[in-house]
Amino acid sequence: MKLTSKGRYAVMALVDLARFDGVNPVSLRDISLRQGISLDYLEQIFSKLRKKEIVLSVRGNQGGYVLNKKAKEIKLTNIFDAVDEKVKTVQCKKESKKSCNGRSTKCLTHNLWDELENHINDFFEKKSLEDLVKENTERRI
Amino acid sequence: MKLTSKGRYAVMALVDLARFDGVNPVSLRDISLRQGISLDYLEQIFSKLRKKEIVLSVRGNQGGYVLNKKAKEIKLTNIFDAVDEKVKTVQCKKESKKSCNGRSTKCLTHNLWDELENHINDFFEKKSLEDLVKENTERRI
DNA sequence: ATGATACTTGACTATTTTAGTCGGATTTAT
DNA sequence: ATAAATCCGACTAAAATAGTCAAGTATCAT
Repeated sequence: MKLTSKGRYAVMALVDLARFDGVNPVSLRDISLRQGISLDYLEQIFSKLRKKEIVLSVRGNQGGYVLNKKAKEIKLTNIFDAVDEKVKTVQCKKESKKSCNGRSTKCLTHNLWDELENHINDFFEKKSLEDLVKENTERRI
Repeated sequence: MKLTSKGRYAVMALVDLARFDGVNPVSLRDISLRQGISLDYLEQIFSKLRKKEIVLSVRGNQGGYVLNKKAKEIKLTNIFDAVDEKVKTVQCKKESKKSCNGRSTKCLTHNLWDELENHINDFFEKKSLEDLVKENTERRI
């Protein structure tokens, strides 16, 4: 049960972006240097974040990215969803309910996995980018 | 963020075993048939469960496996630990605390990942095999 | 005894996922 | 013009996953 780098990087990069978000857009090059994430990889990630309208891009020289919503309104859930970092405990989501409804012998544990997914998703839905930035700046005092 | 089959199978197999645990040991062949898990793969999994003293083996004809503790005392945590299904949100656990203590720029999000790990592990520590068996038999009424 | 059943062990392998890299195109401030 | 950026798609090496396979050992039922 592990978090992939893509999901982790997406959050790291957005926290970084949120902290430097201001008059000028923030370039991926800067984020790359500060966070130690490959620039090429960041481009892939931000392409997805842009498509899900989490960030806005500014092209050309002196360009970069800007948050497209208030940090308070961007939840971990939205970020992970944007980069396809999903919580998967089981494959049989799409199967017919007959064959896997928690009653058949095969799915003795189906409810458990659902519970687990909900448990994790709760966490992701509660945390916003703002929370993360605040936690961090507070600790810095 | 996904659960691997190994972890899921381990839990499924143990719930199955717990339900049929009685006078006679339960063979992997039976579990394999009931749960639709490859016998060869189950053997690998039970080898680990045995080493962690979660199950006892009975060799030979009419042999099989038996729980080595009360179902109440076997937590999800123990099971996942036995089959190396760990909750990993980040790699830098072993790094020097200087370079990654939640203060450096790189690890703005370190605390978040720790929180997430704890959140998930809490879930695993609370659930016992007994809980799972009970939930299931109750639903069957 | 002996055959069938079942655990034990270790090596092997195909597939999938991950974590990038690479090349080139487009846009824009200076 | 040119340098700094985003954009886009294809490619790939390495790791993890989810098994399979082969050869053994132990034990029970008969």
